[in-house]
Amino acid sequence: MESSPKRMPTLDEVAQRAGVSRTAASRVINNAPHVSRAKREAVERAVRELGFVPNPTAQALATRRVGAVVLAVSSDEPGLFADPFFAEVIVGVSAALEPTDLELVLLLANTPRGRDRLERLLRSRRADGVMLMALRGDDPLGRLAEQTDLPVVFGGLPLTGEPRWYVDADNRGGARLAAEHFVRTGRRRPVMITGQLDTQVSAARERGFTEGLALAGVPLLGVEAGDFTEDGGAAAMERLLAAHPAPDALFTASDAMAIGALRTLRTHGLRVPEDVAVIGFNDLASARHTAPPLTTVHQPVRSLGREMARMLVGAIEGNDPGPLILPTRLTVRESAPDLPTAD
Amino acid sequence: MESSPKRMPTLDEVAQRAGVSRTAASRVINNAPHVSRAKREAVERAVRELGFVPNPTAQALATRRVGAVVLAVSSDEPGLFADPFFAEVIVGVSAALEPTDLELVLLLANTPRGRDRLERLLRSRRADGVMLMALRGDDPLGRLAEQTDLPVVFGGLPLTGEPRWYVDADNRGGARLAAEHFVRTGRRRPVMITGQLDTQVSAARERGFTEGLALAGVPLLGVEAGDFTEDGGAAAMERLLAAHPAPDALFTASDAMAIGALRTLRTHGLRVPEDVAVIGFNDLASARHTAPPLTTVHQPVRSLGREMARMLVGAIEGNDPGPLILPTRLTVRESAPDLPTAD
DNA sequence: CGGAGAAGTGGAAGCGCTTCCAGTTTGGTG
DNA sequence: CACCAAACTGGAAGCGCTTCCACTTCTCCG
Repeated sequence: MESSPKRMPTLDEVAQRAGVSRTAASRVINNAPHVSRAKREAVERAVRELGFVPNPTAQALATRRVGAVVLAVSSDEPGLFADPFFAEVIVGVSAALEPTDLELVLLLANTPRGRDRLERLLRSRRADGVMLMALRGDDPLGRLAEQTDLPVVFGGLPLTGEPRWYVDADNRGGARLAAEHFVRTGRRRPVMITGQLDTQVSAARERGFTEGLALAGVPLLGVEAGDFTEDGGAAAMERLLAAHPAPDALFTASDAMAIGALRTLRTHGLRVPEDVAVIGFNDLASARHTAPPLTTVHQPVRSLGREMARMLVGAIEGNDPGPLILPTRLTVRESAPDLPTAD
Repeated sequence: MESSPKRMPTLDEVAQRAGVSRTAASRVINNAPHVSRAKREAVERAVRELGFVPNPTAQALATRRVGAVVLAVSSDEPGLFADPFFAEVIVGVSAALEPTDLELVLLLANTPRGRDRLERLLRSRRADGVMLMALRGDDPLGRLAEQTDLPVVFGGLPLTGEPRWYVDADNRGGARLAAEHFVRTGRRRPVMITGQLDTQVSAARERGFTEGLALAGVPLLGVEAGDFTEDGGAAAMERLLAAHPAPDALFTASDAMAIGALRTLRTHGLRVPEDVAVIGFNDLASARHTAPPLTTVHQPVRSLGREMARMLVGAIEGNDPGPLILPTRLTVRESAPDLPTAD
């Protein structure tokens, strides 16, 4: 048993009622030229009376424009999406799409089946364009995306290759800010927790941090890889402390890992920021509520979404907007205060 | 200038190549019966060789099934969506949709234009069903949703009327748990901060809390309305303290407001939980990191999404799944510990 | 071996809209 | 008043797929 889709009025019915050809009716609803004022009004009246709304599917078939773009989040971690990060991205994307008549379809491609769907989607013309986020290093999706002739905008760079269209936060620059902050506030024994190594984000943040330190002649005491999660951060911190008992600064590639690391530091009796200053990355809402509140590199997540969507719309319309790097900045809170604290 | 959509192979081409009728080819790709083994294989080969993928738009037009459902978030507050809450809902929805071949289109209807789109969407058969979240009390969308013949599942109850299909968390029961916890731990001077008054969620939480107290004969000292935000919570707490200087327990209709209230309590020199115990609602990620960590009513947000999607799929398939209320539970942390703290 | 029912087959008519094209009007101009 | 461009107008051919329907071909059994 099926729900019975009540038949909606069609354009033909509108045309008939208005006493014009279907062609004319079509012109009116698309407000195209070449329709006399009289007919236009007749059609408009008929539309109103019948409550006609054009069938988007039929329009799509005829125009070969679907009227939708997809935001695909490809990730192995089931939880990654739950990150408020994505909610922000979506808000940005959605805002940028608002003035257009493009629908947003969301695809969480974190299971094999999901990736499959993404693949089909890419080659089936079910959307006019695609935004792709959070690719892992070896993600075959990147290549797949290149094959399709659909415009594809990347959110964040893939590990290898530089796509034609992408927008990214200035991860490297942001990490550098963190390094500079440490140096400026007198820290000389910094360690770092990275994300998964096959991640461009992580790589860029590590690189920026290292660069920043190198510029000041401060050596990086140790690095451990986390996995962008709290627990991963806590574990990495354990390993770090085992190898380097007395760091005075910690930079993590994500706030979640910083939060985990704070936990570990506490259990080891190390005070933040007195003994070790901590800087995270992302500026999650949570970062404001940790104890102590987390100094962190802020990235304009909503803008990221907005710019991705804008870029995609541009690409769909046939322009070739170049790639875009969004600035990051340091949000200073108590975990790594501005002036050197007493040691 | 338009991006040139490279022509994909059509079913006709597949049929031709396989030397069968288009009808047969169609049967094969939908694996319908009435096709001989030989032809089936021939078609499958042709599909493979041509890299054929059926055009979903054409299928939709022919079958009158779009293959997509929409999740509409209707809200006045631009920021509301950014709440990790929705990310979780989406994860749930997405998971439930995975085994089906329904796409998820997301609609943030927080601007007039957005609502307009939602309305058009509802009456234009651009989707096979709709999930509607976070209706404000007087939201005309509810009525609109009733008018359409599309199946509509509500996430959370609208303020008035009971829709045919909805899933909601047990807000009333959860709030009652909070009341009982206060009573059990010896609190006798509770106050509450609600959300916007025209919100069903807020109403249910207030009602549950009041009931819970009433059952134990404990009077509710005062109530103030917040707006589900941190700042709103802080302000409401100020007003509360102005009227009732010495509450010993605070229940808020959301974690965000609890966080704001904690701030106000601190500036007033009140200790949590010694002077006043605090319970929030939602169990956001942030709740674990407040100082002190927040006791809060946990609701199964992901399940909520999952069940909404399931219900919608059921409805689309013509079943009539009844409404569903998901259980909530109390997550006890330090802001309102289990045993009475020394006073 | 005849006949009934199941399985296989493809032609053709849509699904609802856009748009090319050929023809008809209209409005200026000199 | 003749003449040309510009503005209308609507018939008809798609867009790519599903599905009804009228047949034809097997199978199986009595």
